[in-house]
Amino acid sequence: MIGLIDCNNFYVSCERVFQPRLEGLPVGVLSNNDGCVIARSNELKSLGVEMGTPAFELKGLLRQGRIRLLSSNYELYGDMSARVQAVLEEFSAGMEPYSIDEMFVRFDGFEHKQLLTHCRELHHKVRRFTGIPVSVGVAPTRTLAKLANRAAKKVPGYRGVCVLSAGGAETAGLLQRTELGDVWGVGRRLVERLALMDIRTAWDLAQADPKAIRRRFSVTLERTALELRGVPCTEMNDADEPRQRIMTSRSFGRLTDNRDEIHEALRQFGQRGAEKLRAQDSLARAVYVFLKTNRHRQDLPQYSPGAVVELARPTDDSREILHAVGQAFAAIYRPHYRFMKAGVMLIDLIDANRQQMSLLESPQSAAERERSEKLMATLDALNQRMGRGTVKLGMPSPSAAWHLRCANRSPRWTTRWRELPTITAPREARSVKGHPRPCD
DNA sequence: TCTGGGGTCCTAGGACCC
DNA sequence: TCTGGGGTCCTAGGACCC
Repeated sequence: MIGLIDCNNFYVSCERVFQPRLEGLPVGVLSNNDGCVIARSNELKSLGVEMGTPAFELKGLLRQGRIRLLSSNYELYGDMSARVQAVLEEFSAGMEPYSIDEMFVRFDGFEHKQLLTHCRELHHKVRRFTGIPVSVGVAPTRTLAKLANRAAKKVPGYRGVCVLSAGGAETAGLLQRTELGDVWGVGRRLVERLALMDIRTAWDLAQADPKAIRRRFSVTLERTALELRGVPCTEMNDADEPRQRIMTSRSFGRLTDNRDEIHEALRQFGQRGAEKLRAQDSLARAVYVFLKTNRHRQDLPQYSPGAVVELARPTDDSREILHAVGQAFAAIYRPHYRFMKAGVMLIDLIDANRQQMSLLESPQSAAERERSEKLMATLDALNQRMGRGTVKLGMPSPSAAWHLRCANRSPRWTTRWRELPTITAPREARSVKGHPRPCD
């Protein structure tokens, strides 16, 4: 059986662990640059605030003091996620993180009742040990586990834990009540196309002929249909596979047409990408750079180019990657356009330990390679110990447009000594304080 | 004024080969 | 007049996910 553990309103829950006064209030967490809402407490959802709502549309509510909006604090969320995972590992033989707030786990050799008890305990302990509330869905396939998880969250009777068996009456009832769009892997487009075939619920899709689904749609949807019947079609990935692409991009704090400023932002993205590349022990064979103007500003000319530059050899050396970034940028930059976003994608990745030199690649001496490795390792070690961006290649640029806005970020309580909470306990009340620092 | 930042997988179609 | 067919590799783009 496969379990899906989903942290409820994860970012908001992380904030509430350290700021209990947010409990019971409508709270939202904003994307980078305080752009739009990416996490909502139940109270905020009840006010009708949708996922992705731009922050400026909520100014009224904010001014009236009816809602709270926080900047995102990814360092905190990442650390809390690791804590949740650590607890899960004690309850399962195999755990696979699916996203920052969802983890698949494997449960083998349980009977139904036993499994329910086991999951209730897990549900309780995660909350107890980390402060994060979770929902637990268990079923024979991942797609059904997703469905079970949704039920665990929405149907009060389940009290956060739902264990489904394939072919049971409970499963059938749930499938019949589930709209297609709520099935994992079925998006808006597919809902439209399936409606033409009179397939409207999860049950309808499960009953459809898988071969016909494959013919008219794709093998992906066929697998989804089979999984809804309880036939597993996706494997658990225990070994965490390295990423096949590494993307680093950001919206700027304001529109800019300044060539140097944009170039510097891209250099920073390139360096960050190279760090991620080295962390997963891969080499890149090419670099893709893109720019975007603001498509919401129809009054301004639009231009959103991108370019790929191949590297002379597969590499994880920031300097070579930045050189390619510079070339790509020079090829696509045009003055008089005001750009809103830019990014660097490292593509065509290979395993650093299984590098095969092609005849077309320019050779690198052993000494050169060793120097490069040492330099990069030192760079990474310093940045890890002293905080991201402590050592950078190139010139510092303190006032650039691409510095993030994050007006209201909570302290990184669990990962920075200087931001550790201090607790005072006077007679009348207790309070928790931290020392927020500007974004960096 | 103000609208995120990542990823994955699949398919169709063109280029090229024998 | 009649002008093959099967295979692989690559890329762009679509669709989906959180």
